[in-house]
Formats: sequence, structure tokens, C-alpha cells
Amino acid sequence: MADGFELYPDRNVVAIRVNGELKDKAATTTPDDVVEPVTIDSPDGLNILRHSTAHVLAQAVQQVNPDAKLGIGPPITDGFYYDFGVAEAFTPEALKDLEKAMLRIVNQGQRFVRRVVSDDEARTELAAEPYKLELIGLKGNAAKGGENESVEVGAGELTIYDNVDPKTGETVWKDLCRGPHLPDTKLIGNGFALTRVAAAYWRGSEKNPQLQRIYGTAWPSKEELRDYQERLAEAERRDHRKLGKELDLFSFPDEIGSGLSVWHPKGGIVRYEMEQHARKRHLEEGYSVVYTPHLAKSDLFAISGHLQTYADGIWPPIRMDEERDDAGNIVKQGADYYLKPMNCPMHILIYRERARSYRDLPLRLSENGTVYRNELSGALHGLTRVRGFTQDDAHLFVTPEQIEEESGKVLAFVISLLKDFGLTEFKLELSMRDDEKSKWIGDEQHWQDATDALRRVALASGLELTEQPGEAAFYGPKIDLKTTDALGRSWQLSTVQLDFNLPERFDLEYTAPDGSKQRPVMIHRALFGSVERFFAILLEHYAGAFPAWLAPVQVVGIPVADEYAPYLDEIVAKLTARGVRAEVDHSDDRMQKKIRNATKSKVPFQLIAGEEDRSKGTVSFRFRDGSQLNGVPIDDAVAKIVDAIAAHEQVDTAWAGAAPAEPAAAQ
RNA sequence: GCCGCCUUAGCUCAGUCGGCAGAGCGAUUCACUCGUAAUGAAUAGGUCGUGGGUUCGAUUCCCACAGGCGGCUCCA
Repeated sequence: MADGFELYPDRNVVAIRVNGELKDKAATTTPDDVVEPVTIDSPDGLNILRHSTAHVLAQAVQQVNPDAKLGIGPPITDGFYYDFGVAEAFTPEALKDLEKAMLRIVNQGQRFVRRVVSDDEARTELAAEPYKLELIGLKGNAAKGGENESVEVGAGELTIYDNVDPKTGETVWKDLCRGPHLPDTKLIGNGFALTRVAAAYWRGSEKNPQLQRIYGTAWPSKEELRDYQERLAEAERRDHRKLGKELDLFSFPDEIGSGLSVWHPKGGIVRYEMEQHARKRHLEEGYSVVYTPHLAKSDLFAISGHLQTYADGIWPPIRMDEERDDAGNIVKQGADYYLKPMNCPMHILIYRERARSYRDLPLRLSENGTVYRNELSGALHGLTRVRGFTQDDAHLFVTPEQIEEESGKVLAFVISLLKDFGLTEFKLELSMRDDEKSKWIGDEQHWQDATDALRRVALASGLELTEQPGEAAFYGPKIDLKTTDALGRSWQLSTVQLDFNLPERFDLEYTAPDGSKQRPVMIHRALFGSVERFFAILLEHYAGAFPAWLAPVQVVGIPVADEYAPYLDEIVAKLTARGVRAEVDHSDDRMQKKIRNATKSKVPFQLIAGEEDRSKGTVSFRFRDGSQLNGVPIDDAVAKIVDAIAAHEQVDTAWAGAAPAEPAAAQ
């Protein structure tokens, strides 16, 4: 019998894994056990650190406010939270006081001591903690409940952790918790911070009361905390809402309404380039282009089922053509029109407009269709969660035999096109039905075949694949594609969904080779998902410094003095003639100020010319990072710029291979 | 939708413990004509988010609404 302290004297080992199960470092082991150390900087160790820090927060809160009732306090990505039932919300000032109180607890080096209790003992000890009592009652189901709740009460025995003052041996605080925990609070050190307060529904349901949640972060060292805070600051600098304003790309005028964007010239041209490129590739890939209106009569969405299934998310109807007499009686029946929440019903009508043969399939209808969804006001967020957005939507009508091949083509196309935009890291998720839920519609064999087909397609892509039972849409399985951006953040983009439901609802058919009528299968496919959201993701990915082909202004000419502006005008005219978005800065700022302005607006190419260049018929480049390429003959300069745009090159620095000239200041 | 915070010039933000509203940047004008991230000066610009209330007096205090931000819930 040896405990973790004897096996691993190293302080960085904060817990042990015994036969695969995480345990406190104080847990005892037998020689037969397989024991592995858990260091504080490992994923498990970080979770334990953050969970223990959450406990210290709770202790600090109850020191300050003994009436605060404890909710749950699990670790989350990069940090932790703890929920409290309190009469008054926490203020930012209160957070500072709590941080100080936490530091005192940390410095005391309180030990976390595990103690097994019976349900009745726990109820007695936690009589004043109504939320904890509720969790004890739920214990048997905890394994099925939310992940976060299971942190408090495992499916097995109940445990309470006592926080023991190392000097006096006195228990100063305790909390119902499954653990494991750090050996003592000293290990938390000063690598923690409280970050924000928010309300959260108890046990995640809006039917329950709201608790006050405090979020925090915790790291093994102060340095790692600083690195994390720097990552947050960088994300804030790249926030698409901030860049959208700074770079004059788009806005959300109050007069138009929440979640409805307008696109300014600089944002509009980026979006135009994105859309044009994508559409061109769609045509090359055998897609047809269709256009459909923004609204339709209620019948359409009743047939599709959207009206019933997504009633809350659809905008209220517009009543048309109704006539009333002077008394207010209806003399002519009107009709309700709804803004479309989806494009698919309209594309289906195009399919159904004539009889289809198997020879027509696959039929690929694509549209950049703007849809409207009545998102809750509190859910709106920049361009990523809006009430009106444009789906780069396509609906593919295929025979059941074509599902696999067509899905494979779609997936390859999606990945290829996303790569055109400079994204490189992708992962797939296969969402399937599960056995438990009754919500799935459609034939079970269809589901099985379709899911297997999608799985083969996903595996064939060679990308990392996770399977998610129970996450499918009610009408069919799907593959979702996630990408990782320059800051390592994961975004869900494209989705490929199989649908057995709508062909049924609209009674779609095609004539098979044997003359029989058959039901096609639909593939819903959004590539960017939402054009607006994809734009926001790219904007943050590039921190506003788009590759040359997407940059709103690709070239700015900067004369050393006014006298040289006409010379640059000539060069810019040559560029414009080649389709380059180029302009000369004719403002009366000094050259240095013009360089500063162009740099801040993240123009990829600054062309500078004064007497030196004019007399030799050359021009000088300055790039985003400040590097230079001086004295380039005009035709070479034009060719290089045109080539960089055509190649979708990201140009931040002077081209390799071309020797940069000495900066003038170095003379 | 729920909880909390916020809303002052085109932008970023000071400020008024209730008594005629401030800066920087930006804009305009003038001077300067300069080789790689801010030349100088002058001028214009605000019913202090909207509507009510309290008060001799409200940008300031109270209430409602709208919009934004952070979460929760939701996301076909």
C-alpha cells in the first residue's frame, strides 16, 4: 500500500491515475494497480487545477457572503466557473475583492481532503445548500445528466471535500464534490484570475431560476496566465465587429433593425470577390444557378414542415390581399406570407416544375439565398448570429444509388473551395441517429444505408472524423465540417445533410430506367454556411489583412511629394486596366502619414515614387510588414501585382528572390 | 426571451456629488512639398440613445422602451 505522495514526490504530480481512473494524490494503491502520474500541466492536471480553483472561489464567496448558495463549479476550456444563488448580482469590484480573498486561501495552503459520506450524511451536512441537495437526489441519474453536473456527484459513492487549514488541522470549508482535487491550494499559485460574471439557468434549463455565475481562468504559472490573457487580447483585436468598423466594411444601422447588416463599399467588394469565386467554381463543378424570392405563402412552409417545427424562429406573417368592409368584416379572404427561413422548399418547387427522369440526376441547384430567422435578441452576435443572412445553399437531388458518390464529390468540392480561401485545417463530424430518441423520421434501413455511405465518404477524405450519435437532424444524417483558424479556434462551416423527409412531403419523384416512379433523395449542402458568417471568420482569421485577391484596396500609390502624383496616376491606370483595385493617395498628408494610413487599412501593396523612381521609370514597393522592394521597373511591378492576385497569394512581406533594396534611411 | 453592465461629436473616450458640454483622432480650410508608420495652424461639428417622471432647473436622479456588450437558453 503506497499513496501518490510516496510514489511521486514531485510536486508537479498533482494526482494519479489508478487502473485508468483519476484519483487524488493521497489515494492509496496496491502493487497490483497500474498507476500513472498526472502532472499539473497535462490536460487532466489542468482540469484538476481549474476545478480546485473553482472551489477556492466558492470558499471565498461564502467568506464574503455566507448566504450565497452553492451551485456547480466545473472546469471548462482554459478555466472554470462556479454558480451561486445570491440575492444581488456580483459587480466587477466584487470580483477584485474575491480575487484577494482567493489569494489568501491559496497562500494558506489548505489541503483538500476527501471523505466518503452516505446520502443521509450528505443531506445533513449540506442542509443549508438547496442546490447541492437537489444534486444528491439526482445522483443515480448523474451519469446521464450534464457533463458538468457529474463533476459534483459521480454515479458512484458520494464524497465531500474538506478544506483543512494545515496549521490548525481545522476544516475551514467543505463542498460536495466527486473530485479529484489538488493536494493543497498552494499549487494554484498566482496563475489564476476571475474574468467575468454572468447569469446562468440552474441545471441549464430556462425553466429553472437563474444563478449568478463567475468565470475564471487558472494556469500552473503566472507566465502561462499572461500568455492566455495575451491570446484573449489578440482575439479582441481581431474581433470582426471591431475590424468591420475600423476598416469600414459593414454595419448594423439601428434604423434597419437588429441583426440585419449593410455592406459598405470596402466590405462589399470583398464579399463580391468571395461570392464570384465560389459561384465560378460551382459552375465548373456541374451546379446550376437558380434564384428564388424572399418570401412565400404559408402553404409552402406548411408543406415543408418549417412552420410547425420552427414556429418560434420564423418571422411573423405579412397578411396580403385581405379586404374588409366598413364594419371590419372580412369580405375577401387574404393570405399570409412568410419571410423564408430556408431555401430548400423553393428549390424543391423548381425540381417539381416538370417530370424528372433518372437521366436528370444528380440535379444540383445552387443559390446564394438570403433567409430570415427570428433569432432571440440576446443571441445576436455581430455577423455570426443574425436575423437575415445569405446561405450559399445547394440542393442536390439524387437517386439512392448516387448518395455515396455524390456526397463524396460534395465533400471534396467543399474542402477544395475552402482551401482557395486560405483555410488549411479541417475536421469532420458524422451526426447520426441513435436508438433512444423517437424523433427520427424515415425508414430505418434508409438511415443505416445513408449513414454508412456518409461514413465511407468521410473516411475516404482522410480527415479526422468523430461520430456523434443522436446529433443528426430529424430527417437524416449529416457530415459537418469544422475548420481551425489562425488563432487555433474551431468554427463549424459546411454541412452536408441527407434528407428523406422533404422529398416525401413534396411527393417528389423521377422515372427510373424501368419506367417506375421513384423517390429521389435530397442532399442539403451549405458550403460557407452563411456568407456573412464566413466573411467574419475570414476577417478574424486574417486579422483584416486579406490575401491580395480579396483586399478591398489592393494598391495605394503614395507620391513623395505632390509633384509625383501624376506619375503614380499613370502606373495606377495600368493596374486598373488589368482589373486591380488601385488608387493614388491625393490627400495633402505628408508621405509618412500616407504610409501610416495605408498600413493601418492593411493594403497589401504600397507603391511609392519620387524623383529617384520617376527619373528611372521605376516604382518602390512597401509591404504590410514594412519591408521594401525599391526601384522596380513599372511593367515588372504591374506584372508582379497581377500575378500575386491571380495566384490568391497572401503577401505580407517583400517577395523572396527579389533582393530588397536598402532603405533610404540606411545611407 | 432571461440576468447583469453599457449608450456623451463621424470614431475612441473624459466629464458634470443637478446649474450654458470636453479631449484626441477624423473632416474642412490655409501654409508646408518632404523617400518608407502621425508637419503646423485655424474652423466646423453635440435636443449627452428615445419617451415619460421628480425638480426652480435633468446629459446627471427615477421609470419605461430601443440599441449594444458579456453570459444563459436557443440555433432547421
